Amino acid sequence: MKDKEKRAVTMADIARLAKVSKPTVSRALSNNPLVNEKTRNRVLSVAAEHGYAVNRNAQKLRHKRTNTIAVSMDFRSHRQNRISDPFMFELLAGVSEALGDHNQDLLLCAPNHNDSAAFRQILTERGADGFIVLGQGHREKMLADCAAAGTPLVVWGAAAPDANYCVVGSDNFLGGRLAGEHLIRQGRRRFLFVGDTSFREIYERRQGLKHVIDNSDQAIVFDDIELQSFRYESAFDAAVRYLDVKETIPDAVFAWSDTAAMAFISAFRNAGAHAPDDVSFVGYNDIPEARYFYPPLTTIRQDTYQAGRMLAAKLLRIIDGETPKSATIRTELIERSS
Amino acid sequence: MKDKEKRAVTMADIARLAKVSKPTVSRALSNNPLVNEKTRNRVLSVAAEHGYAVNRNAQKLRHKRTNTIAVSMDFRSHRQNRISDPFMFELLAGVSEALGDHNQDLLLCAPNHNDSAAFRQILTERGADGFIVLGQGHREKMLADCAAAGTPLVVWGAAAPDANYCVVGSDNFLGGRLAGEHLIRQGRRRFLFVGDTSFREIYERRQGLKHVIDNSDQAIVFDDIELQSFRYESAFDAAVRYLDVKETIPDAVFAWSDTAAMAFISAFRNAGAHAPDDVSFVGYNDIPEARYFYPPLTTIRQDTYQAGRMLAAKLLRIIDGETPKSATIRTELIERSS
DNA sequence: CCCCGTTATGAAATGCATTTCAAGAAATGC
DNA sequence: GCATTTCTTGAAATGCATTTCATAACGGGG
Repeated sequence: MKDKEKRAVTMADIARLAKVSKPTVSRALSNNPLVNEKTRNRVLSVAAEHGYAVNRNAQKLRHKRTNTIAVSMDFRSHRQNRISDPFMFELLAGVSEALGDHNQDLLLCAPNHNDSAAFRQILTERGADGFIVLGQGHREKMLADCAAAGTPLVVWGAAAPDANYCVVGSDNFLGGRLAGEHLIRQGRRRFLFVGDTSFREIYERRQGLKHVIDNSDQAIVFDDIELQSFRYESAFDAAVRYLDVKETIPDAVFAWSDTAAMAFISAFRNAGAHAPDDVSFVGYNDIPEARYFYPPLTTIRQDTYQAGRMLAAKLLRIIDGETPKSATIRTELIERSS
Repeated sequence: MKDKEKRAVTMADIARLAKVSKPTVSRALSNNPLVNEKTRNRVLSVAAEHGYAVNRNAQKLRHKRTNTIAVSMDFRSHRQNRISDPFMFELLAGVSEALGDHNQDLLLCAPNHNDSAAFRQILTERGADGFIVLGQGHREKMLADCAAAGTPLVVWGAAAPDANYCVVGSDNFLGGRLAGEHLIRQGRRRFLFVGDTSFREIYERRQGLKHVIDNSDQAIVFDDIELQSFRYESAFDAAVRYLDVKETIPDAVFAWSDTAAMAFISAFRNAGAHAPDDVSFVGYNDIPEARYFYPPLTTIRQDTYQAGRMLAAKLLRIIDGETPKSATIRTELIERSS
């Protein structure tokens, strides 16, 4: 049964069997109106009968277009530990759906390159038309170089004011504001922000929160925890260390992500500070788990369907030579009992 | 800046610039010992200088091998709703890492085909050497047809006794036993299994549990809930309906997945049945969230690193013409306070 | 100095589908 | 009925890297 496919059936075979030439077969398969109805049907039935499918590699080689999009997603944090945030999965699902709708294949890359030449090379090496970068992380400079060199790419994250590439993301500043306003409405006055603000998205979330606090007529205390990683464990450990040192416990925590919020809720509970009675928490992303967590987690929702569609649509426009603007997706507060 | 890449630099260019022929360039780049040391270095430096990278599509076309593996993952349940199980993400991460280690590209497919011919066609159409199917679902027959037709594939799941293809998964029966033994040790006597047993993995987990119950010297009550979907919502709704109807509430719940367990814990709590005091829950997968859930979730861990490595390694062997055996990965109980 | 085995290199063929260009066939206009 | 479009179709060129096979260059043995 291996031999059957030793020699795959090729377009020339179909041409011979249907008694036409290769170009005719090619045209028939691509619904080119040049070819006569009857001929097309004959070709198609012969092709179907022999289970013929065009060789995509040959096709890609001929076209300049590969109809493949490389999606770059870091499964690992800087410390070589695996990142596992359900939100990234949702985002990937959104991108996968959207690319499928556009008939694009999705090449999943876990890039370990920090220089733009190596990064760009992925496209030619792997044979893809463009990049969807899920999480720019600390690579803004590298991505800018890529964009300047003409690599089609779109990035999930937050746009730098002078970014030369297209960024799609939630309105992080708004997200921060929504969280802050909610927490103040809850009567909270001792705030804690949790996240690694060296990431632009996270910095903007903090600024949104800060904005609300600074413009409040209440006397509000504000503190920060700089996380060093995206993992649950490190958020949990940071919370434990924080609670160990501080004498006053915050009554409002806004975490950069739902995962970090969950770790914090857990650590706070261990220390005797219970949500939602003693402390209010707000997360970010509205991962599916947030609803079933105890207590149900208040969070900022980002619409991953919309995100996926926008990322895909914008990238395809870039590949076609346009230069679409960066954009933000719907960003809203989901209020739950926490 | 677009024009720069209008015409990509090709092997012929490098050949001309290095004053050698195409074959020599090809050999130099692939470290073929036939080419002289000095020549190789000259070629390599010219190539580097001009940022040349081989065109993978041409290469794939020439070789019969594409070094690309199609990974089939359903982001959607049968009801057209998106599935979001962190475990699938972990599994994908494991596969991604393993494939990367083997220098294989990962083509992510969300297949909507239920007939083997269409499924097989993905390989030729997309240009991949083989399939890693994450979740065989109800497609055992289709996969068997593919395997019989010579399509290289490995499947994540549970092997049918007469499966003609290679399956990697946890030891689901053992997982069920471990859960059952744990629950009996907790002194529980009214059992509930939650899951869609039309999936073989889930059926086996139930049988493992059943085995323990049937061989126990205790008087144990056993009940089932057949879920119809993999989504949180539907598990939650099923729990609510169940609690609505039944007069006696189980004191031990073994759910097919951590996500279902979380939804059940949440629904049970709403109904006044609290874990871990009134009811003990056991999930499956040990997703990262399980530790930070309240109460921390006891679960059956599957090692996704090992899973990814096994899936990748076995598939590559299949592509090379071998026929490796199905195998199970490490399966262990992670006991937490729930 | 000739023959032969190495070693290094290149010309041409190959893999497969698409595109250009030209030509034959059929249909239309006057 | 002849000229001119309009359809259809095919031959050959193209995209790019690899492989086979042949050749050239070099060193050593006799």
